[in-house]
Amino acid sequence: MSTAARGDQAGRPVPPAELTGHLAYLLKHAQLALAELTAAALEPYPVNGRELAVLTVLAGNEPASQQQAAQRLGVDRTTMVGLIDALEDEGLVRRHADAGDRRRNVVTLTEAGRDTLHRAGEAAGAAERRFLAPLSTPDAQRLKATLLAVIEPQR
Amino acid sequence: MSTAARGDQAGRPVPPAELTGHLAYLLKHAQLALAELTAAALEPYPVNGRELAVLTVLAGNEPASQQQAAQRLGVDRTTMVGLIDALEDEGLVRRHADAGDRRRNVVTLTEAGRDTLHRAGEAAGAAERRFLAPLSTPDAQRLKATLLAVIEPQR
DNA sequence: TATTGTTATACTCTATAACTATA
DNA sequence: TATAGTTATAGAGTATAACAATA
Repeated sequence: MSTAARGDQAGRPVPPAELTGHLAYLLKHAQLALAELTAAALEPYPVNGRELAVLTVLAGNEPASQQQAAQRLGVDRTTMVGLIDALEDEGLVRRHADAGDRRRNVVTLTEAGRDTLHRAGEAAGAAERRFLAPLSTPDAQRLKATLLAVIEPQR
Repeated sequence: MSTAARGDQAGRPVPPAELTGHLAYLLKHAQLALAELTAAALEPYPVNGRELAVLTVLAGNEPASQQQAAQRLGVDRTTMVGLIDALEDEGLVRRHADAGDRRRNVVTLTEAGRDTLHRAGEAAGAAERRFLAPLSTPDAQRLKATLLAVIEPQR
């Protein structure tokens, strides 16, 4: 492993001066850096970041159909099939045919699902706090508020 | 095309209340929304956002080898091959064997490359300004500074 | 006819391994 | 031995089309 050994991997690059003014670059690499921290933090748990988000949305909207969860998360319903499959295989959620509309699968969290949501959610939160550590608390809060403001009206 | 016709596509979802506090969600969807606007803005030009970023980095660091450009952008060198291929096919860049070290390809912009950089860069900038329109100018500047602050020290 | 979940398929982005030519 | 570029390949993530069951 010589001097330039890391050159083969992407890693997190030092932002090049030509791109530090480009929001697209900043957003992409902020997202990648946080995703990396989060992935490491979630390693002990049976979910990745996307699956944790599914658990979060399901817990906040029970009982919800697969399609409702998919819409909330902004993923395709065909993608949701695989996500629910994985969560069900881990015993974190269960599918039930909706009594009123038997085309629908209502998805509910199991006890293990709720437990994982809390513990993995805490781990992901800790990763986020580490990521935001260079900022003051008000700056960190402003960042979130600003991102939300820019996301909301775009549609 | 009925009421729920758009339900099949992801689109930009209304942020679910359970996730608006999660930075990972906010960053991801901000990035996706901006990427969508940028892609539409670049449609008339022979480059996408990634290729425009390559042109930008190359223009700021001529003469640069493929590997140097790859490191600056944070992409793998195997990925850079395809990016340069596409730019070369469009006549926007040229590869030259480095006189001093013939393993290296020095990549330079053509006239067309410089022209595309300026015009497509302006289009992408306009997309960014539209994306940031909900924010005051100081808020927009603060957003960029904050993202940079959080990206830089992570390595 | 339309909708939910599903499967099969394909496309993009990215990374790893192995090859070549040069050093 | 090591490095720059390349190729082949594989893995995520995502989307489209088509099908079965149900409405």
